[in-house]
Amino acid sequence: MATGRNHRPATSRSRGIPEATVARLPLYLRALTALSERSVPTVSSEELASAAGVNSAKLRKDFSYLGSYGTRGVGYDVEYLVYQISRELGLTQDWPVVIVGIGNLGAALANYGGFASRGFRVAALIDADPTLSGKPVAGIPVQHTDELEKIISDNGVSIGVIATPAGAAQQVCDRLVGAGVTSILNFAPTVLSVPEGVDVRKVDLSIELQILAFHEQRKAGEEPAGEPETDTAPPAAPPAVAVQKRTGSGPDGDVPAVMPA
Amino acid sequence: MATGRNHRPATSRSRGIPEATVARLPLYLRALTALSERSVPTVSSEELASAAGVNSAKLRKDFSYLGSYGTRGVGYDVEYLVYQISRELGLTQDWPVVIVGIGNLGAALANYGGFASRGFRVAALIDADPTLSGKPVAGIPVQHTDELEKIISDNGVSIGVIATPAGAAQQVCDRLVGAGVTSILNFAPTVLSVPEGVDVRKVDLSIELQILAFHEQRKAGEEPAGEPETDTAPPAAPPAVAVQKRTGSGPDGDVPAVMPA
DNA sequence: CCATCTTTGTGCACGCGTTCACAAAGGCAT
DNA sequence: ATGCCTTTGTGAACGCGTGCACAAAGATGG
Repeated sequence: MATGRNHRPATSRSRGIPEATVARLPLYLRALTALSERSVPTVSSEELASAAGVNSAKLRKDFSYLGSYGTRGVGYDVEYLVYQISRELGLTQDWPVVIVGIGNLGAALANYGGFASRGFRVAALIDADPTLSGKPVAGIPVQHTDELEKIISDNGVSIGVIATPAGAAQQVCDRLVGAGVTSILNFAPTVLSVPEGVDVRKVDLSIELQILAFHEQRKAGEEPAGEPETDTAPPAAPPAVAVQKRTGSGPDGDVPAVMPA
Repeated sequence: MATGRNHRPATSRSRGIPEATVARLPLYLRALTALSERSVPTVSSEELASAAGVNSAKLRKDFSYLGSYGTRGVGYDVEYLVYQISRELGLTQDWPVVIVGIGNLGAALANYGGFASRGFRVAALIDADPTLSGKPVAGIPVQHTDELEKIISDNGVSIGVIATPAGAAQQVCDRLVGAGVTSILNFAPTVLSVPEGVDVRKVDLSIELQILAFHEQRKAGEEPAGEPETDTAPPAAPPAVAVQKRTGSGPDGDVPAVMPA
């Protein structure tokens, strides 16, 4: 964009950190924090990469985007790197977040320790159920949705977490954005549409499971035969323009009716 | 590996579906299911792409890996596509899963509707806390970790969900794998090491938040000044080879204050 | 039966991310 | 001080994923 396609901005760092690198920085930070707690002074790219579960070359390239920290022949200073990455990620400042939708998941999130630590602070819990209002969850009283805009505004919240049912997610999202939130972490199984400039990250348990199921199925299909087996007896009928909508579920051993209701 | 690098296996489909495509199939499936419930017979790539929040060309290319479903000039048959994608993802069969670690998060997962529907069935809840044993969560009695291997074996479980504290995750993982689980969905903030052939997918709230914080910081840094501001007063000192190891470990919880100075 | 119009399926090019492999840089021993 | 040894930082090649743009396919109306 602004930087064009510069591989490396000459002297200074920062401007163009690739997304993939940003996504790994928290991993490095976690590994480094663990080392820091054990008072390990320095670490090599090989060791750290191993701890973070990545390739060492990748790690070095990632760090090269931040700048030339690290000493050749020695490695990286743990404490210094912790600070630099924290700073780059914006964790040296306090980020108030709100959680909307205090059901099972929302409550679990509120109780999750990972939120409170590392620069994030649960500023408020919000739910549409009036019977929840005032009740404390994880030591924080739940507030009603009516207060949403005021809460966002008063606390200067820019990050919102949506843990509502799918049906309410877009509406909540719109209100959050309208109130000034520019980053959203969405746990509801819905595609959120937001104006430009607003970041949305999605956490979807169902999708993750389905991806696992795909690989699981592929493994199961290859293991027994040990043969490529180009086609596993295609049971399905061709598209056929005029097919009856509800495929009777006859020819297929199992119930295809994937949808519950 | 086994498949080499075939772009598309000539006539037949299936073998080489790109990971990125697999990751989107659940999205399409969800959108299609919604259409199906509204009894919409056919849908164009444009409409469906919009509903799934992706580019229409990408969607068409994704579907082309599955085969040539769809009718030119018309679009895709919703019901048929639902079935095909479900089949490709392995959702036409029943996948028993176990959830290990029934804390706040584990309980939320057990209650999560998305699990029960769409081919997944919570076969068991497992926790190390003996006081939980027998207590029902989401209608399913919690069983003790001692039973883990037997549960996996008896139910033919191949997918495990880890919702334990970080410290226990690797150990639980090893036991799951040892008992025959080959796909793991990990909610614990740890890098799991598993033998080859075992798939691990990670869901990490803390990482997602940190990524959002990064972008949020970048947005905040560009908006007010409107100037790149090449360096925000670098408070840091160079790595400095010979620093004292333990920098006053006092402020551990809050300010990193890791400046060797 | 033919013309037209819609929508799919995909060849192609581009850019990002990953990995290899190595030169440069610095500590350390002698 | 000098040479060796370790480890970083990165140039370059490769492969994957994305998006454009268009030809092929088929439905639809006359």
